[in-house]
Amino acid sequence: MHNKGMAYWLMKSEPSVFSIDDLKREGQTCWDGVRNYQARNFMRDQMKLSDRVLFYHSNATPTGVAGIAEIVREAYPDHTAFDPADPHYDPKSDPNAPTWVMVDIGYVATFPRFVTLDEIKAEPGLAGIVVAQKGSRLSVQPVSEEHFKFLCMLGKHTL
DNA sequence: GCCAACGTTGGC
DNA sequence: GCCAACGTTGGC
Repeated sequence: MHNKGMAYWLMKSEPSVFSIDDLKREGQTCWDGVRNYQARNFMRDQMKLSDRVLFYHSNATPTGVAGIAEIVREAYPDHTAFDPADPHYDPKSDPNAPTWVMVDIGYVATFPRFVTLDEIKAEPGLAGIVVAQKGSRLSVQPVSEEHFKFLCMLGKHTL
């Protein structure tokens, strides 16, 4: 279903931890561990079912967009914040009023052609995209429809 | 592995 | 409420 208000996102993952191949194998996953308020607010307030996500490989060689995912479950409490044994444990997050949320994403496609960050930076059609901005560390970012489609084209992905 | 850029924490 | 210290992200 193609809803009119569909939004587009970019989400970063270190492929040594969780790659597009892992997502493909598992089909879907919960996006836990986000501990940045701006990223959380995007997930909590704006992400809707079937929104599209550019799956970005960070801290890798090369870095860049590896494929596409979609939102399959809207924001709900990130239970890893309540678990003292979890690396993302946050003692200040109250189970009765959780500080942190997560969404579930599902696999859509792997780009036939990986689009590197160098290419993104060099491409006039992607001018202003958040991921190419200096010092941009946001792990969850909004992407315009135009930029999303442009990246799909560069990735040889048929929409 | 380095380190610039950035977000968060906590003393005052 | 300021801001120095600290921890993390993520490109390189």
